[in-house]
Amino acid sequence: MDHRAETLRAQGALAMLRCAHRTPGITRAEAAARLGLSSGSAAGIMGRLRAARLLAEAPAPQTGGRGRPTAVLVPHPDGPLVAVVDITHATWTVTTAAIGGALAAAPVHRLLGQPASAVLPLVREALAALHGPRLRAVGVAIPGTVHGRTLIEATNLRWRGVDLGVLTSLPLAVGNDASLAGVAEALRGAAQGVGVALHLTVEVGVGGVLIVDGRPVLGAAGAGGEFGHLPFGDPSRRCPCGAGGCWDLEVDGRAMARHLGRRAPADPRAFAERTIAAARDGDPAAAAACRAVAAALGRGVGALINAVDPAVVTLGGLGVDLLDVAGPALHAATAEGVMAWRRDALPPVVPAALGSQGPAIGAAETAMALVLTEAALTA
Amino acid sequence: MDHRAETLRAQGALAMLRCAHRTPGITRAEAAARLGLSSGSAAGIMGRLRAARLLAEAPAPQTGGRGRPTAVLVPHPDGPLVAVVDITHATWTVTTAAIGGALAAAPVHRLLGQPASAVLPLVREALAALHGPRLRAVGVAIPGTVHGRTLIEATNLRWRGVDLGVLTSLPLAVGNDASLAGVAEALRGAAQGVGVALHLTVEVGVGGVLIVDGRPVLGAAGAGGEFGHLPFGDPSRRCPCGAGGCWDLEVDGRAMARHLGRRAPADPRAFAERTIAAARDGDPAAAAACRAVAAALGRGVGALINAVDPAVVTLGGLGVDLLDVAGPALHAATAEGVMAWRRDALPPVVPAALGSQGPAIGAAETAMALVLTEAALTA
DNA sequence: CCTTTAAACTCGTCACGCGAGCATATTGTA
DNA sequence: TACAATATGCTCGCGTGACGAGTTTAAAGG
Repeated sequence: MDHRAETLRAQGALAMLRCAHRTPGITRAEAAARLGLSSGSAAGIMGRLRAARLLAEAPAPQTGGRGRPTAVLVPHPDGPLVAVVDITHATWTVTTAAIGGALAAAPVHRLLGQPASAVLPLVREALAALHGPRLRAVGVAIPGTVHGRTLIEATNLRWRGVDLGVLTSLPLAVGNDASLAGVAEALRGAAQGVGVALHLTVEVGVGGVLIVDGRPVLGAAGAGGEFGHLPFGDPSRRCPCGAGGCWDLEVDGRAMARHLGRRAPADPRAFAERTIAAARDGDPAAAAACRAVAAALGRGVGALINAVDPAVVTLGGLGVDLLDVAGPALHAATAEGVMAWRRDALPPVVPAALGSQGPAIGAAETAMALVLTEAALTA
Repeated sequence: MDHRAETLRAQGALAMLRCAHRTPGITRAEAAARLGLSSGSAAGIMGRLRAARLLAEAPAPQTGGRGRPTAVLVPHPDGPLVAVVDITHATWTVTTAAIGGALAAAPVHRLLGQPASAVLPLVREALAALHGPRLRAVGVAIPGTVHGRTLIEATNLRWRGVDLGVLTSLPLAVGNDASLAGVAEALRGAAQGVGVALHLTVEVGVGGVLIVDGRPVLGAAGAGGEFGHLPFGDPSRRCPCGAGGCWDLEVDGRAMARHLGRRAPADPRAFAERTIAAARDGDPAAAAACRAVAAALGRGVGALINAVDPAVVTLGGLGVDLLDVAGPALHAATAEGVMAWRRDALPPVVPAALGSQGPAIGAAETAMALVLTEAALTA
């Protein structure tokens, strides 16, 4: 509710900055046209952004056409950076991203069942090594339920109730990996430019996020997107989350094992990969298990289409493989799960484009959103 | 993506206008303080808004304190209006709302099983009678699935595939009654000032909406919020929507009749009212049916809390009565349906505050949102 | 009747975007 | 090689809207 002149005055520069971030490699002339700015205004804004060490310009690749060449907008060499912490079930990585979203290369560290108390000090140290005037915010992606800055529970990591606020004193955004992958798909992946997109990542269980106009809908404390704990499954089956009938239990390696008459696997993710590989190699039982799981996934996708009316659905993680080996079963179940009137105009259900980079890219975007505000310009 | 001076220049006035709309009866001094405006700026803005015939000022009730009295912001007598069409299963009403959200009184017309082809010309006529320079937009609330401006299906009305765009040539917003009631609760009712609120209305089936920062999350074409068609129920039970296992079938008069061993009622809404009345009068079978339905409602509420993480849940329609006659069963089922870590900090589940006015108020707000843009100021 | 208080009004200043006109860099053609 | 065509950047005067300081106004209190 702040409408003072200070805030309003920065709007033009902020819009240019966000445009350069969202569309890396855009030229100044193109950006000005998109924002409806005159060339004079664009000159003024770029002058201020360069003076503020936020953006710079580089010679554009020749277009071959006539006319004075324009310049591409690039992040300023002294411009703001965000740090990205990407924690998976087996690894952790700390890297940085600049305006434009490009992630710097960084070493991948093994994690292997270590407790949070062993890993977080190392992460904190890696973040401290990046500290400096350019670093403005930190984004963390983690495979578990997140509430504010707290990791409620990460089953794969066997971490519980971990406060991630201790990692840094900078502005911090913590997010569930599946949700952040959805943010990434909407901004840089398969759902770019779509007004309302639903993303689902299947790993062990299923999570995701609804994206509206590029912003994630994650609820009061960022704990939304736990679609795997909607009771789309058998109500008599208890879920480790404490509820019953969770969709989670129907769509991953645990479900595949049940369909194959096997014991619950210790590593459901690895079991699912093996089953999918077997299905690809022609094993009929594995293929049937994949179809059954794909159908359970598709059924839930249909239900969520009813509830949130997305223009596109992106599937990540095992969802990519399930689309590949059991696409027809998945799509058929989706069609059966939606209200009848939708069946002749279903939103496309497509594989995610960013693969395992999704969570890190989403964390970078979320952290950068904290930076690209008028406060960042004044500072 | 438009950041031209024209657009930016109106921002201060627009903020003041929206503030006056959102908070009827607010004083100029209070509004200026909220927006962070100096008294000089407020004077300038109010001068322009008065000249544009958008807002006026009226003497404020005396505060008893010292100092020069301020004025309350009121809608200009020649200011913009929106028309509201409220269609229920049994009635239709056409009225108007001004800035501030107050609905004018209007006659209620019976509907009684008439087809859309009989009713819509009357509605169109009633809207035409309101036409004039003050009328800027129309909002329609209707009990059925809405996709863009088309009513896909309204089971109660027995209307299908009706294009409501024919009602007017003005800007038009069509919405599902349950979703619009949620909009109303968030802006004027039990969820005011809450960042993320979930509203559910139970009538025949259950619908609703998620509200984030005062804006409804309704998907790509406004067809979201059909939470009743999430498969939280018995998968073997077919739903008229074409899918199976819909939650709709577990939470209304149809479900109560099943629990009582009765045939499916012709009017599930009336049957539910009778059953609830009987439960209030001490009928143990009716009370048990109410508890069973309340539990099915509560279970789904818990599931949706997992998925969208609302700060508050408002229940409208029969939900108000179920909270009254079977609140403990409902709350217990909610607690059982959420992930265990949530159980000691569940969001409040409260009755809606606006009753049967909800859809109309929501339609007025949605239509007014079309008007309170910079385009409306320049015109 | 004067003081205190809170808010409205007045006016000079400043920042930003606009638009017009000019300058510049590239391609295409004579 | 020179010049036209084209697209873009740069400069400058103008208008708008918010700010802030100072002044005025309308109430309550003594």
